[in-house]
Amino acid sequence: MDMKKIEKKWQAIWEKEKIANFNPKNIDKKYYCLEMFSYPSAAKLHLGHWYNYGPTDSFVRYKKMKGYETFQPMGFDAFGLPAENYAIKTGIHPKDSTEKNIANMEQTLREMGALFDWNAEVKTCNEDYYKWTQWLFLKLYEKGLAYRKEAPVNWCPSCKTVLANEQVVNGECERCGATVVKKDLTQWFFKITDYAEELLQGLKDLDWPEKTKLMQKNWIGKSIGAEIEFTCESGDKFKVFTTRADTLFVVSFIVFAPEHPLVKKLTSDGQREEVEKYLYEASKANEIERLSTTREKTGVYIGHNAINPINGKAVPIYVADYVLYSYGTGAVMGVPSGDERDFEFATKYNLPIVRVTKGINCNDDLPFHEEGIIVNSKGFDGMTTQEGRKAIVNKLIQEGKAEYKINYRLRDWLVSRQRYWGAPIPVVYCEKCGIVPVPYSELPVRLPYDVEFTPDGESPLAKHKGFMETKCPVCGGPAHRDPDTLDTFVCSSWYYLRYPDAHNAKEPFNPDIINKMLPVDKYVGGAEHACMHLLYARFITKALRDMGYLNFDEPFKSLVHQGVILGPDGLRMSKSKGNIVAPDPYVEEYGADVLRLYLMFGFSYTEGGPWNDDGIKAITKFLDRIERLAAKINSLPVDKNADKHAPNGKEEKALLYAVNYAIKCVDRDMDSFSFNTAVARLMELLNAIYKYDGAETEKNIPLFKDCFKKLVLLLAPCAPHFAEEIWEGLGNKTSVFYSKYPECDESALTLDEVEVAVQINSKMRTKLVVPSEIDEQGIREIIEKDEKLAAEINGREIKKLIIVPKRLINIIL
RNA sequence: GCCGCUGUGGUGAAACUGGCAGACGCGUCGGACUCAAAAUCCGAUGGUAGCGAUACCGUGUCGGUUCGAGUCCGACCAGCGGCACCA
Repeated sequence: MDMKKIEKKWQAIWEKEKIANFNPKNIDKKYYCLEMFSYPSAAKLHLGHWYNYGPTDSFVRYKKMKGYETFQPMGFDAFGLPAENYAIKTGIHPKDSTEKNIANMEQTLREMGALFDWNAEVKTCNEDYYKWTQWLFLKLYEKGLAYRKEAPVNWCPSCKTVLANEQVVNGECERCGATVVKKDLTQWFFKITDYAEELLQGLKDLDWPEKTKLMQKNWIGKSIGAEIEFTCESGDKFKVFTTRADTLFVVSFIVFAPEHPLVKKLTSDGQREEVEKYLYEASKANEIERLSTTREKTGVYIGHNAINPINGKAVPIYVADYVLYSYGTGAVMGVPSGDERDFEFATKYNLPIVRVTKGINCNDDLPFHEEGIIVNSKGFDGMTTQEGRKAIVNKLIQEGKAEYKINYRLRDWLVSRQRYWGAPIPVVYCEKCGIVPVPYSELPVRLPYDVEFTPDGESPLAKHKGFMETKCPVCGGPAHRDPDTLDTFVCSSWYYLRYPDAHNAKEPFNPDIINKMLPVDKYVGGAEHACMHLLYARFITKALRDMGYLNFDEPFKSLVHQGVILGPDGLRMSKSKGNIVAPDPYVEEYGADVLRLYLMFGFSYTEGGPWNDDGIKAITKFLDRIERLAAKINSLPVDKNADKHAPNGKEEKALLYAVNYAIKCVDRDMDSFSFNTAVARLMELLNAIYKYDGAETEKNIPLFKDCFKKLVLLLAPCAPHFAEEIWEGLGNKTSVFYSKYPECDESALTLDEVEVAVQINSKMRTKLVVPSEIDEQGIREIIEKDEKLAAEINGREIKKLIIVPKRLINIIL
């Protein structure tokens, strides 16, 4: 079959019939299947795109044949750093390169033959989209979920520019090699932490991979503990956060993070010089050093002590950079016997290490951080650590020195990017009025086209006067805009809401439509988004719900991660490794259907694996066999006595069994993304039909034809162009995708006889064919009659007979 | 370091709630068709021993639970992914 020709033919027909377009009339039968949209790159579609979109499209087509009104949109995550870097390198404007890339990708995506509803296409860099991204920002600001604060950025002192994390290589600027430093800038944040608890609780009900849920759970990082107030000798008070209040008695020191405000205040004159020096060194330490756990812990005594509220003991206060100011209270109580880090620190600085927990039937060498029995804690000894924790905190609460507290590892989402190619932040800064949101009626704040990309230290927007200089919407006085743009994750945090109402010019989406179309029924994309995109999208959904725009809590009900197709060497494909495999030559040689089918058959979808094209010819062979069978079937005479042929005879029953077994399995496997086994079952069915064809008995032509027809229907989602062509050849006038998916006739699957395995003392001995509905007595009779078994049993008594119906008999002697 | 996932023939991979390990393919070997090749079709194919029926071994390693373990439990090894001092 000329694959190229039929691909063009059927793609044209599908387009003409608008088969991919969602019909709102059938919204009550909607099935919203979403694939993560693409980043418009200059390269052609790579195998990863095919692997993500091909099998998922087959899933959608399957759902369509099952009677759903499917919605499978596609779009582009079009803002972002690569286009801007490309502009700096080549002088080609990001808008131009991006639009060109998008046009290119649209073309190749169409050639895949997927049922994308292009009507609903979304491009995040278009005004009619980012206008609503800005709307979203303003809504979050109104709701108190967007705020400004100082935060460090990576700064290259030589290029005088802010660097993204991925542009920092080993602490050096990717471009010029200068040492990157941290610099504080006032930036915008979204208050995702307000939703930490709900984001955590909501995971329970999601049909997501457990692994992904666990990653989000760890990312959110809930810890339940208490804040305990210490008083300094000076009378100043501070709090520490701890999950182990049961270890309070043996605190042997306190550590402040370098940024802790009391450090400067409490440092004694004698220690001042040393502390100042330490603080300077700590501020210089770059990210890599600070993050290294193997790095030796350092710290300095500040020359001041704190009083332990539970026993009045004075303990020294240190400043050390292993304590993070951004988590908890920025101050930590040091319990060397119960915490590895504290142990290391105490050992180094000769601080007391006193046991506080005795292990229960286990090795409790220090440091010992597990639960156990409390010791060395007057009044609490003998309690379990869990009991002691409560008792100690409760006592301190009565004295007003503690409170229960929950902390989350999750940080607020920094959305400012010191970049050009993104959605401008819709806020102006007025000397008189301060921060003023741009009125909704003035959206979008347009991204100007005429900018320069020379890397001279300022972002292109900052030096664009026409953009920066504006009037205050409140007082009319002079004001300037924010030179930063929004993180592209903001754009992708709500695109699934735009698709179903993509042309709405009045609002980002119509809540009535969205509440019916969402949540997304199946979301398919890479596992690398587990903690960023997928968490941000959940947060935005919940925030919009609380503003009354949505009536559902979670955007993606069910999630699947496709695996990664690696290079033939088993490593991730990359230009630098030179192991990239392009799909185009395969499409050229074998056709889109064959490549799709091969990707479905050769890999476990969620696993992926190294690319290897050894089996791709087998797929062509499989389709050729079907084609030959179709030709044969079309040449068979029409049987006028069709009704008279009731299926009987061994061969016919076997064929009927094969067909219905295939229907049952393929249906189940397609639904659960087990594409490799679905295709295997199709191959089995084809083999069974060939076997029937080759049998010497007289053919039941209507049955033969009917089985073949069912095979084509089952195949259609996986090899859509090919199946259409065969379907048409069988005399059908409408697209195969308007046909109903075949249904399994369970009665054809019940066999009169089954083969069961027979074990003696759990060892495989033989196989027997027995009636499928046989009882224990019947089995005993068969065993007695069987010569081989009788010889094995040799007159011994059967102590126990284990029967697994239709599978196995185990004779215990 | 912590958390998680994975480990099955020469090879890609199957195995639903513990029940005939290796479905379906690739490759290899043998055969048919052919002057020959390609294509196609048929058969064999986990390992070891044996002419053979058959026997023993076999799902990373070691142990456990069970009539029965690829599947459950414990310890370890290897590969991959996530987190990175979160008190």
